[in-house]
Amino acid sequence: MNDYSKIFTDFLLRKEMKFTNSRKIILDTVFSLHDHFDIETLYETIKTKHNNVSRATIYRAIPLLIEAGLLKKSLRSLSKDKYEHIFGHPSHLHLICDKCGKIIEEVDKDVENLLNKIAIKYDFKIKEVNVSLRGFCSDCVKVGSSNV
Amino acid sequence: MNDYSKIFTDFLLRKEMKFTNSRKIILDTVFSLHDHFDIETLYETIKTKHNNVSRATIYRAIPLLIEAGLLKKSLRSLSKDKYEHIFGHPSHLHLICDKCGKIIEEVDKDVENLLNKIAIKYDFKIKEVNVSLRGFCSDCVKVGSSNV
DNA sequence: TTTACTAATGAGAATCATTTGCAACAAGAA
DNA sequence: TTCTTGTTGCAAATGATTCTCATTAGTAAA
Ligand SMILES: [Mn+2]
Ligand SMILES: [Mn+2]
Ligand SMILES: [Zn+2]
Ligand SMILES: [Zn+2]
Repeated sequence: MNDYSKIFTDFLLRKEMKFTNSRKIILDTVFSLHDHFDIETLYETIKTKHNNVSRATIYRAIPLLIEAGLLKKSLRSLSKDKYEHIFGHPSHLHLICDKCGKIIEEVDKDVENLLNKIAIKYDFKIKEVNVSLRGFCSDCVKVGSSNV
Repeated sequence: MNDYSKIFTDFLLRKEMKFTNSRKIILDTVFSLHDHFDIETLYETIKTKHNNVSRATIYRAIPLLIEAGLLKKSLRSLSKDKYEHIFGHPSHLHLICDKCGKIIEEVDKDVENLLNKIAIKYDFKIKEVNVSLRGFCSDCVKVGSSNV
């Protein structure tokens, strides 16, 4: 059993929940996608592999994966929530192009440290950090930012 | 005419759009609210103080106010976008308590500078920056973070 | 002023992502 | 095996946002 499965089974055990086949499929598919994905993409990906998992079950599994620390709702683009698995990946911020939808990732420990300091200042217990810059990527700036 | 109205009328003039009564009411109400608000709150506030402005008109005015640099979609809570007017206010980040809903604001120029440097590194033209820390505020940590 | 043109509006229907209710199902416990 | 209870798929419900379209109102020309 791989690392993320171990983490999830342990999590489910603690919650007295079952590691069902549907949850197995959802977990594995989440870790097979190496981009920021939305629920519909996840659903379609599962579907093409001939496994029948309903949207409802996916929507029900997502909060579990998040609570287990395996998945993060990391940004919003084109009015859809985008997720990414976070186990094995350093925390990072996003530069989101509003024109072409490109997403650039950047790891920056300095920003992270500053944010942690702010949290300490307020006795705030951080569960999740979100940093995103929206605008135009270099390609789209060249073309002209007159339209959206 | 006050500053924000001047900015908005100039903006509308440039876009060859009209400074209608509905837009006037929406603008004034946006600047009368000194909290982060959602569209429904804005709608209800307008409803109790003025004659009818439809939801559709509000939804249509919001992007204009944002484009004019007067308003910002600054965070998402309970699957609703929360807005705040930004004219006359320094840019700031948010600490959002997932338990009691409290929102703490913090101005941090160092974080801002670091993010600007990242944007320059990628030739990225920033239109909007969003930084938010979710978790438990000091009050809610004390009580115990076992639930939610 | 009046007229004429067009953007803007209000009301509600449509849309789209997400959630929920429920009957059928399946994993363990006994 | 039988029982208990969590889980699932389906479809209907929900809720925020967008769209359609008939009507209204702002503006410029006459
Ligand atoms: Mn990412
Ligand atoms: Mn704020
Ligand atoms: Zn781009
Ligand atoms: Zn709190």
